Amino acid sequence: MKQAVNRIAERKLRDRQARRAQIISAARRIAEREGWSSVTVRRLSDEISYSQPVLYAHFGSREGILAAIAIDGFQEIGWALEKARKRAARGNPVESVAAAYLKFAASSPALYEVMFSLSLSVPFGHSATPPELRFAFSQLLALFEGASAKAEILAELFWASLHGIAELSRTKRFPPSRRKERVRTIVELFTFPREESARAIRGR
Amino acid sequence: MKQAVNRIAERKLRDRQARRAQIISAARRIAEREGWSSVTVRRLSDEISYSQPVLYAHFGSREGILAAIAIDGFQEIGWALEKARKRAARGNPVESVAAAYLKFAASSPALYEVMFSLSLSVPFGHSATPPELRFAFSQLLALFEGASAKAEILAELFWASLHGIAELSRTKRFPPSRRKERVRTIVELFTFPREESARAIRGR
DNA sequence: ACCGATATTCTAGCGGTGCTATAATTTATA
DNA sequence: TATAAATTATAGCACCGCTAGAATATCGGT
Repeated sequence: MKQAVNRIAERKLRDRQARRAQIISAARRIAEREGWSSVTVRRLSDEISYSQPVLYAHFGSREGILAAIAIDGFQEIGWALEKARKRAARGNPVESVAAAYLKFAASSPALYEVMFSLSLSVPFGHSATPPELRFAFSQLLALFEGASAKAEILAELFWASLHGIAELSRTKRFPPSRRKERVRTIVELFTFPREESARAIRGR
Repeated sequence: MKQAVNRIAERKLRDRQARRAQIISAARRIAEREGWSSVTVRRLSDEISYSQPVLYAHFGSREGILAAIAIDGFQEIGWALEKARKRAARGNPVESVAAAYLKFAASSPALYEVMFSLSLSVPFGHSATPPELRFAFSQLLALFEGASAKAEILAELFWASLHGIAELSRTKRFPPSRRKERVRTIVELFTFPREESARAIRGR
């Protein structure tokens, strides 16, 4: 009997997770094609052929769905950055990571949008910060660790720069024409002027 | 008769503009206090004691109201940056402008949010780009003109960096603790490594 | 094989949203 | 002051996020 109970419980869990994945998948698909305003609870319940309350059993609210997708997004960009950083260990990791970051943002604009549209309930440094977010940031931090005393600041600023480029490109403030030159220049800025050398030049 | 007609038309125009200003003012006030989701057409029509269709006569849609406010925002940040740049003509204009930009974003978070939440219907460079947006960007461009061959790229990247810092701060991704050091470091990055010197260091 | 209990799912509806066709009213003109 | 024109309000549509309570399906024990 215990065996049967376990197997049933496991199946239920699998079903639950499968349905959860279906919801998230449908939401992402609709968002990339028609924008987040088209991602309504009714529409999602239609897509998965369940009634609305089922969605609320899974996520609690529409915002809960977006939050879950945002977390997935940070997981995925973290993996992409890690891959880029490790692959370019001999070349210029800063360049490789910058390209990977902007490629991620450009190829999944709706996903990228939702990752930053919800303001965190709690500051980033806080213990409640999702590990996926920490992991992604740690890939940026790794680029500067050891090379400078202010690795954390540099990582933050590199993130800010990439995020700014991504966001201003997504909302059409930046013309696509200068894309490559933008990446090249931001990489230059963050590659060489490490603390010591930069100060030395300035004669401080 | 003609005189009377003109005076009446003028009064009507004044009334129209005054009401328009009322709507925008109410929307900004509500947004800063309670967020943009609380800015509903019904709520605004209550605030100005007119029925809903009056708002549609003015702006066409809710999004039209937000767009008008965004334009105002770009006008205002343009003025703030111009002031900062001119005031610091002898000091470091880059530093002064960076501080002014971030101060603007931090002190009117809802206004700043709406300025970038609507994606432009048309690329930035386009002739249909609102002059207020051009004016604001021209203040950033002025910081690098003459100093480098790629002034436009540098201005774009400086804008991206400041926007990234503003946005990641607003959504609590950046702890406020390192605020000053962030500004100092980004200013360093964009102040000294002008093209020639930077390349020289690298021995190209 | 059936019953009672538990878990799951659906129906139906609430209060709210952006938006608008049409009616009512005010305003200006002759 | 009567008529034409501009302005404003009423009332309603289709949709939204969300949920209480009814209906259904699933489970465990006999």
